[in-house]
Amino acid sequence: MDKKEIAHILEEISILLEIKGGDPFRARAYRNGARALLGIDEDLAQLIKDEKLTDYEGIGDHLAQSITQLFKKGKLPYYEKLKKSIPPALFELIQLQGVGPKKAKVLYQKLKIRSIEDLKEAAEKGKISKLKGFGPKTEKNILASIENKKSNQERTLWWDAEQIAEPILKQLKKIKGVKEAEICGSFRRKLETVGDLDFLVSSNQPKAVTEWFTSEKLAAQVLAKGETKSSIVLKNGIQADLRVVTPEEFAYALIYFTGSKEHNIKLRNLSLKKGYSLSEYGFEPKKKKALPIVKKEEDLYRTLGLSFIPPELRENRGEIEAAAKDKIPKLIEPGDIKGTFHNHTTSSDGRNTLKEMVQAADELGWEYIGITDHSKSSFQAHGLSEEQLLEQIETIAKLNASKKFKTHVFAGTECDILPNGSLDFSQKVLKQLDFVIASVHSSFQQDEKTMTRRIIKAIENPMTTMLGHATGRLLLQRKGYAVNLEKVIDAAIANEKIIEINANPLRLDMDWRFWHKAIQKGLLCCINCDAHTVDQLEFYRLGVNIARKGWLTKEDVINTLALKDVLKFLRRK
DNA sequence: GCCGTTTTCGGCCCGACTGTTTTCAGTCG
Repeated sequence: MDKKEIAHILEEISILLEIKGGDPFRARAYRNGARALLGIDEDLAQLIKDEKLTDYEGIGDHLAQSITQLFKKGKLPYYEKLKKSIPPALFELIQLQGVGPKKAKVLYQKLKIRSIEDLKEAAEKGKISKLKGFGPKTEKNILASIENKKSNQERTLWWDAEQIAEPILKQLKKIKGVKEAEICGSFRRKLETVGDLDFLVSSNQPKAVTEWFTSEKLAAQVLAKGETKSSIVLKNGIQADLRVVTPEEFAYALIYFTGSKEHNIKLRNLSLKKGYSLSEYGFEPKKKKALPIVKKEEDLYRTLGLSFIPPELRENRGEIEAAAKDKIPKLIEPGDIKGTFHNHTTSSDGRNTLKEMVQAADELGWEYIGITDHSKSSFQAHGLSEEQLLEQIETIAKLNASKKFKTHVFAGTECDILPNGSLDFSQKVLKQLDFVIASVHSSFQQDEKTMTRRIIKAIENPMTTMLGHATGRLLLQRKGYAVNLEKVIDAAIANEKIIEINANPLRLDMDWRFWHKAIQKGLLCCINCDAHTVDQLEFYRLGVNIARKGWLTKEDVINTLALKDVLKFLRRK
C-alpha cells in the first residue's frame, strides 16, 4: 500500500470513530496522522526501515505501527473490525452538507435510512422533520444538499476561479465603508484547484457588505447569512464565503482565512507558547501581558518569532520551521520571467502563426520565445515531418535575421518520447535545433517501471534539453501516467537536464509538491506556457504561482536568464 | 491517539451560524 492509500484508511478510521462517538480527540488524532503522512516527502519504505515515522508531528508509536502494518501487509485488523461495526450507508450520508456524524446516526437508527435515495424519500414524506432535534428547516436543507451534491463536490481550476473571483472582489471594494478586501483561502495560496472562494473584507459597516453579497444579483442560493459571516452558492455552482471584520482585525483575519488549516493550527500552538491565545480577531494574553501591535501580516509573524511567510508556502510543509530560522527563500516573481520555451503554432496544433506568437511575446517584453511544434508521431496534433521541421528552422532563422521583432526566437520541438524511450526525430535532425523538449504523448498505460525507464532513456539522450509535462495529468480530468518521479528527477540532475513546470491551467505539471526537494538536490526548472494561442502566453503567471509553491527562487528557473546567458547555456553542450 | 521549558496525565485551535429549543448541540471552515 502506498502513502495515499494508507492516509485514506487513517482518514476513514477517523470518520468511523466520529460516527461511533466516544473520544473525539482520538478521531482527530487519526485525521492528523493522515495529514502528517500525506505531508511526508521522504520515501515511506525507507522511513519504515529506519523507524523514523515518529519523527513526524502527529505520528506517535501507535500510528507508526499501524502505518507500518498497512504498508507491509495492506491490512489492519483494527480498521477491518471498526468498519464492520459501522454500516457503509452512514459514510454516504455524512458527505452531504449539513449532515454530520451525529445526524447521520439518528437518521440511520430512527428511520432506517440506508442510502441517499432513502433519505430523499423520507424527507419528501416529511418524516425527518418529526425527529427529535430535527425540524422543517433541516428537512428542507437536506433536500437542497442532495440536489447540490454534485456541483458542490467539484473543484475549479485556479485560472477559472480567478476569472470568477476578481470581478466580485472589485465590486466588494466599491461598497461604501469597505477599507480592504482580499480573496483568501486556497485561491490566495495558489493551489492548482480551488474548492470554494473565500472573501475577506474590512469595514465598520458590515451590513452593507453582507446585504450585497447575499443579494439575488450574486447568489443563486444563500446557505448562511449572519452579522459578519455569510455563505452563498454562485450562479455557476461555486460556493463563496464572506467574512467582514473591523480594519483593526484585518491582518489577523487575513492570515486566518488564507490558511492552510494546518498552518494556522501550528501558528496558534506557537502563539500559546508565547503566552497568547490567537484567533482571527487578535491576540489574547493568557496572563497580564502587553499586546503586540499588528497592522500587517508581517507583524503577526514577527510577534511569533517568524519571518514573513508568503501565502503560497503556507501548507505546513516546513515553512514555519524555516521562518523561525529566517530561512524563507526570496521566491521567484512574474517580473523575473524573460521568455518561455514551450509554445505551439499553426504548423502543428496551435491557433496562431509563428509571427503572431512572436509579436505577442514581443508585446509582453520577452527577450526570447521558444517554438516547439509537435513531432511526426503526434499525428493527432498535426506533428511536423522532418522536412517540415527543417523548413521551420529556416523560417525562424530568417525571422531572427530580419530584426522585425525585439524578441529572439529559439527553434525547438516538442518531440515525442516513443514507447521504447527513443525520440521521434533522428539525432541528425535534432542537432539542428536550439533545444529539444521531450514529452510523452502515447502509450499512457505502460506500467510504472516501463514508463520510468522510457522517460529516463529520453532524459539520457544527449539531444534532450528538458522534459515536458512530467506525468501527463489533466487536472480534474485524468490522472497522470504511472511514473516514479523521484527516479526521473535524479536522472535529470545526473544528466544536467531541465524539467518544466507546464503552466497550462489543466496541467501544472510537474506538481509543486516535488519541487522543493528537487531543487535542493540541484534540479533546474523551466516555466513553460505550452501556449497554443497568443492569449495563452499569459499562463506564465500561473507557472510562477506553482514555482512559488515549490519554494523556487529566480536562480532555480532557467527562463529568468537574460538572452545572452540562455545562449551560453544552450551552447555549452 | 498525540504530546510535553509548568505536565507522563490531562489537555487537545477557535469561533460563527443554524435550527431547535428556551441555553445549546451540531456542523463547518
